[in-house]
Amino acid sequence: MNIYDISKLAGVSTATVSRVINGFDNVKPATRDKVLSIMASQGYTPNAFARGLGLNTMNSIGIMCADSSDMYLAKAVYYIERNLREEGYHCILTCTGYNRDSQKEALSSLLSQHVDCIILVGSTFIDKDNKKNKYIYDASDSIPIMLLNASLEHKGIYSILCDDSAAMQEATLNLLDNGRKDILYLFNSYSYSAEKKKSGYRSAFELRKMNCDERYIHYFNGSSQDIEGVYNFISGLAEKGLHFDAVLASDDFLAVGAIKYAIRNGIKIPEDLSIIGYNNSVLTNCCEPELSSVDNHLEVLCQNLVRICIGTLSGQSMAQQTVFRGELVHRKTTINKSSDREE
Amino acid sequence: MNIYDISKLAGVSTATVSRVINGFDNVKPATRDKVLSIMASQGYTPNAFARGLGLNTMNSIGIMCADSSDMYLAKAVYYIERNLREEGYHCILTCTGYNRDSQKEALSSLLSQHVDCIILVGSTFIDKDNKKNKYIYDASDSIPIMLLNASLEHKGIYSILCDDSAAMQEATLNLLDNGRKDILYLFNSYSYSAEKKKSGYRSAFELRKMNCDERYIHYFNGSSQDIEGVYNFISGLAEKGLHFDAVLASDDFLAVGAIKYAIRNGIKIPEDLSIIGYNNSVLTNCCEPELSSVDNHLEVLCQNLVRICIGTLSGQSMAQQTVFRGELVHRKTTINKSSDREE
DNA sequence: CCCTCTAGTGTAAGTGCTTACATTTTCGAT
DNA sequence: ATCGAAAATGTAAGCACTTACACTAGAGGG
Repeated sequence: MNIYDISKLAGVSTATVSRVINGFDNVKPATRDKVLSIMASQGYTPNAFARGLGLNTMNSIGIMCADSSDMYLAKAVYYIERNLREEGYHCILTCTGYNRDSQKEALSSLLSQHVDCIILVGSTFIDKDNKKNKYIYDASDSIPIMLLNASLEHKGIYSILCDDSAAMQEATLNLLDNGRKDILYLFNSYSYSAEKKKSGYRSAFELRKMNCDERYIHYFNGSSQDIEGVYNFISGLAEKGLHFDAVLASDDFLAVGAIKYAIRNGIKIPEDLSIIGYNNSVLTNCCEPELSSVDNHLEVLCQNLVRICIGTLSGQSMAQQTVFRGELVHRKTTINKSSDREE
Repeated sequence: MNIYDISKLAGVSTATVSRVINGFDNVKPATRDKVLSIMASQGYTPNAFARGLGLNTMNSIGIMCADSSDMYLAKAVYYIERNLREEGYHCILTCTGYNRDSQKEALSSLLSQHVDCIILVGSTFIDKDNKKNKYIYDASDSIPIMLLNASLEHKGIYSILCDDSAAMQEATLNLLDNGRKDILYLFNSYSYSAEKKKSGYRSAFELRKMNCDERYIHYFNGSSQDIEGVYNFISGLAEKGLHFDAVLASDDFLAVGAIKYAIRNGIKIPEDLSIIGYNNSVLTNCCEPELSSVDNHLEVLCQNLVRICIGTLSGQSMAQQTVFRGELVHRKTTINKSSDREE
């Protein structure tokens, strides 16, 4: 059953059927109704491949996600997919891992599928060495590329991100202003946003005219989901004589490791150790005491990413970079004098 | 740049180029090399839509996931995508929520995309009332349907699942055999696997010739991720005078709520309260003490699902139902006398 | 040297849709 | 009734592949 069959049954030409299918308004209502009813009665659906061939698009969008099993990225994919589907697009998901070659491969695979746009989720795609990003620039010549929580200045590349630097600065300031001196900063990746977060931490000290001691900045070389590993790492630092009265982590998992450290060593939270995580994930409520964390409004980011994506595809000129503000959410692992005052 | 251009440059016909593209062996090696080198030098990729139209497939597979932001389901999607991509397929992801109508919609959308197969992730798709599953049966007439952690007997439908009933029975037996009498059973959905789990709980009592008191089986009407809600729910049960010395939960979130309940009320884990979760997710390591949980080997399930999927698509006859065994993983919220004995 | 067979290649007809352009119909204004 | 513009519809040429079938050349056997 194809458009030709329908056109014969309806006693019209294939062009008219096509017009009905595509909702053009230059069809007589009576004709439209007749065609529609015949399509319905025959259970006819236009062949997507043939449409694709004719229109050179199948309304599909590629999502390149580093690791969709990561809680945070999975949520991003979820929000993006939901918003895109409401706009009539469907998503081809590909998980690339953190390996550059497989990212390139995934990208060219998506390009060969003629997706209308590619969305990068998980910012490790971006390299400090700009030459290594060439394959992304190349892709952006043919279709728009959307970057979530990363930024790259180039025609055809759109960045939607949270100002991780400002958010981390806010978190650090909160700790400093509540009397914390020795804030252990933990991170476990060198992605675009990881660098921003770190710079936010540093700038908070600057703002308070304090010295940012680099000995408090530590890279955890492993998966942050390995809570026991994080615990051991923090214990190791303490055993080496590092004293800290706060832990600021670049994700919630690392922070949970810090909570574990405190609990097992009888350290009082938040009096003797304040802890702040990042992402404001479900984890914040899974631990006891509940974890304070920075929320970077992922859902809003994703909504706007899709908005900009759709706008671009429909030919509108869209902002190349859209930055939102994150916010520290207080729970039980921080003291919050400033907001107490406000109340 | 299309197949015609390539054929002219190579001085052969489009048929020969097509044969080279598709790796047919009835092409003279010299010809093949020439065509390949010209394709490479021109950076030519065959148009996927035209191929799709000709072959009636684009090697794409639809994943219908109830909620890919759910940790467990996200992992499933991740494993499935990874395995499928290795086989040369790409995945169209659609999240349907738990609403039947939007599931139907997603399904017909995928069918109209001419996916080769549809994989259902998140078993709430399946209804006890078989008539409501008709739309799935209908779809299975045209393409194979794969069910993860659910089961439906019908031609063209393949079920890959963990024997949740046996696994839950094992968990319950472990509690009973370690002297627990009053095992609170918590669940929060009525899906296929949820029912199986519950029956496993019940059957354990039967096996030990004990009475399974229905007052200990409780449905939490809310998202299990709402840990505070779960906490309140359990507190409420305790306040109403229900006494329990163990909690068995149908997912890890519910179990985390139980841990919270114990911690806040000074109840000793595991001496006074044993707790077992389900899914063996990262959460098990995020809480203190670490949560014992049932592992249903999601990765193995997904690998086999893809294996069966690919087999079916290549015309092989595959098992309609494949069942794996789950296993209780002991951590700090259970006493494990039996295994102590073994050591 | 001829015949047969086969490996290798070409021709051209699908595949099902879109759309520029051509044509017909409609309908209000004259 | 007549004309012209606008609305509605039809014709047919793409779009970029696949593949059944036809064909050729060369090998091998008699």
